[in-house]
Amino acid sequence: MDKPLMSDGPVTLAHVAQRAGVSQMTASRALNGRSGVSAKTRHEVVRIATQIGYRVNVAARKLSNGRSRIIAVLAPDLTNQFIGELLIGAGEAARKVDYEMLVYTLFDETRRSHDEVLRLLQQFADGLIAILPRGATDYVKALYAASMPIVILDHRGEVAALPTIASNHYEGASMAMRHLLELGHTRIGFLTGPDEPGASTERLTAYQHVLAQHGLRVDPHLISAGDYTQRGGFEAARRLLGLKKRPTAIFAVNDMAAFGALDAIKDAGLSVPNDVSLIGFDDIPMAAQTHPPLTTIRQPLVWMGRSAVNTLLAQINGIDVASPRVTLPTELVVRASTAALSATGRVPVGTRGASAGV
Amino acid sequence: MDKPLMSDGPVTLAHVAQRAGVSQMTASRALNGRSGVSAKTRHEVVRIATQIGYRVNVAARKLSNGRSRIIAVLAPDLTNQFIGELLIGAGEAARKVDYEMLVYTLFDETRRSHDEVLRLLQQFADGLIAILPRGATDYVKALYAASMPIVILDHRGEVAALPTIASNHYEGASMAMRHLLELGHTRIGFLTGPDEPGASTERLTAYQHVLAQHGLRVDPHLISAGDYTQRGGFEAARRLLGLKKRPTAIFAVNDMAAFGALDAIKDAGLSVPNDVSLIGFDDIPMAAQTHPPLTTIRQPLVWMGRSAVNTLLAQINGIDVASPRVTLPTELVVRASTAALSATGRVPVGTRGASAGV
DNA sequence: ATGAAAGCGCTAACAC
DNA sequence: GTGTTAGCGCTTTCAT
Repeated sequence: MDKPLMSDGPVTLAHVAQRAGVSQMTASRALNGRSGVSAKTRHEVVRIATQIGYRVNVAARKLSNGRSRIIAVLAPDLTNQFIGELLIGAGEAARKVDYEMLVYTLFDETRRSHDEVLRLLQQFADGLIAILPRGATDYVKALYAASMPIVILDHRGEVAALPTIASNHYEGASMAMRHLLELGHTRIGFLTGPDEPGASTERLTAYQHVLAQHGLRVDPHLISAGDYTQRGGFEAARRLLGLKKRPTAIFAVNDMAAFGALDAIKDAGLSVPNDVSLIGFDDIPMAAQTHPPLTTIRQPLVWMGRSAVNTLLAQINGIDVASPRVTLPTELVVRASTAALSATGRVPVGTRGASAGV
Repeated sequence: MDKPLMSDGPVTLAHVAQRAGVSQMTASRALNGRSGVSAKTRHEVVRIATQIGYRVNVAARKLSNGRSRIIAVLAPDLTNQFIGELLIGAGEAARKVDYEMLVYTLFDETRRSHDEVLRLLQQFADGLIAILPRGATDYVKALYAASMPIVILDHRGEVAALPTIASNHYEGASMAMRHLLELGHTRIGFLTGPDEPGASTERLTAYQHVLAQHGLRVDPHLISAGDYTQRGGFEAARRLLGLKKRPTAIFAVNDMAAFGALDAIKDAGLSVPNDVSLIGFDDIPMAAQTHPPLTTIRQPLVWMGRSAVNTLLAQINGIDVASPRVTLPTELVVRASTAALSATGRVPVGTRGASAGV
């Protein structure tokens, strides 16, 4: 029985120590790369551990010294690609440095107090990455009270002293607008998200500012209320298309809304980008899969997740993070849903503005 | 200091016992609803525990008696709604019976051996629900070897003796075909998924069988290869639409592929359902958000997740599960992407088949 | 009905 | 450089 694999219970440190003819402590030190072990002993211990398939017991380690090398992620929803991408970045970063990542999901129906959840997570994880649901100001309070390293990922405004990772919504939205403007569009519709402080309103603000900066009037009729969903984007876009003077371009607050808008535009018998240019925000994987593929503003989701892990790890290891607020850059991804106004054929170059309308 | 909340370390059982003036064991018994405690004592212990905010330490409990009341879910991917819905069902079911659910995600890049992952999960969880990536036969082997309660959710064929939860793909696909047939369609295209044993091929088989059962020829040209993705569905549908005699209805192997087909149909200047009827499979949330909303076959994803938890819990509690293989029923969800052939206007009633073709 | 002792697997602290 | 002891928070077993 050289490999007591699944034979008689899991392989423990005691087994390793015994085989190596050393004490548990020496074995522990050797395996954890601590000093105070001769190179020869260390090598032997490691060899044996590998041979018999030893793996530390995280529960025991957590109980003993408070460290499990596990980080927990609190996620509000697992049915959207946005969060999925964030998780990919976090997970890969964690595993790269020999940590594990576990995801805890929030559900509406099963009531757990915030405090309860955080305590559970603290019992097995060394730190927490929190992706908060919209408008969860109460959760933020619980986060403050928790005595555990925490990083907030993709925050929604209200967060104060906790380290946060986010991307630059204002800048991203500005880029989107400049892109459209450069293509010659001046009647640009905006599909909003929820009307509360956060990414959605930051993007709307940029929309208004850039328009103003270019000496263009911000027409309230061109701002159509949506809610981050495809259905919401569809309805909001449809309203815009029903306008006497419909926009020649639409900027959707996020990709999902843009997908809805795409449906609405095609449904109206119009073509993207020939009749209407469309730009989204986020660059979730699906954005590259529509037809035409969506021009959008990329949030570096994977990078954000990675960054959250690194910030968290710094905290866990007691390294004082210089700036607890990381803002990552966005990027314009030009695909096929936007085109120059002149290409629409509806408004010949040089006549711009003269013959607009349905 | 009545509530030693975050003051000096977490509240332990010892604190509760001390306050109640009983031994730890009595406190433990009282809190766990075990016998051997007088009603009065029990009540008092519970009162105090609640008051000072006691919560068992899962790491300690796991170490002590092997039970954490946590179930782990192994998920191959967190960027798709299908899995998200499965997880909702599982999570809610678990929390309803006072278990917690934690999700462990697989990533391509960070190599962990299957064995390694399972051992980690076993160290903190009481059981595992495995949602396997496609073609992961090697994972199944590791699952067999693992000494922990396991349930496979949404299996892909090859699974043998392990308990599994799945829905009836063959029946669902048959329903889809019958629906189309009842609407008068006879030229029905099929958008396939990956060509390997599993849901995709089961659905294809049903497509072929039902056609044959109705005395219709299975035209290989109407079977177009896709891959479960939107892009794949788009390309596959486009090929179908380019046929001399294009189908009047398309059955997509899953909803994502149907979304791609929707794009392709609209792109060809055709209308759904007026020119082409379209039906998907799965009924992920997005299916209700497209325009037109997608007719599809619902897999009871939430129910499947719930069922997996219940089956797992039975195993954990040593109850011998009668049938370790649960197959849940699918359901036809008629929305707006399918319509009677006569309504297409291309083939007048009574003349069916006479003037088909582009 | 209640309690004391021992131990789950590990590591911090202190020996030697 | 290595070993011993104690203890993390809990529950088992075996008293009483």
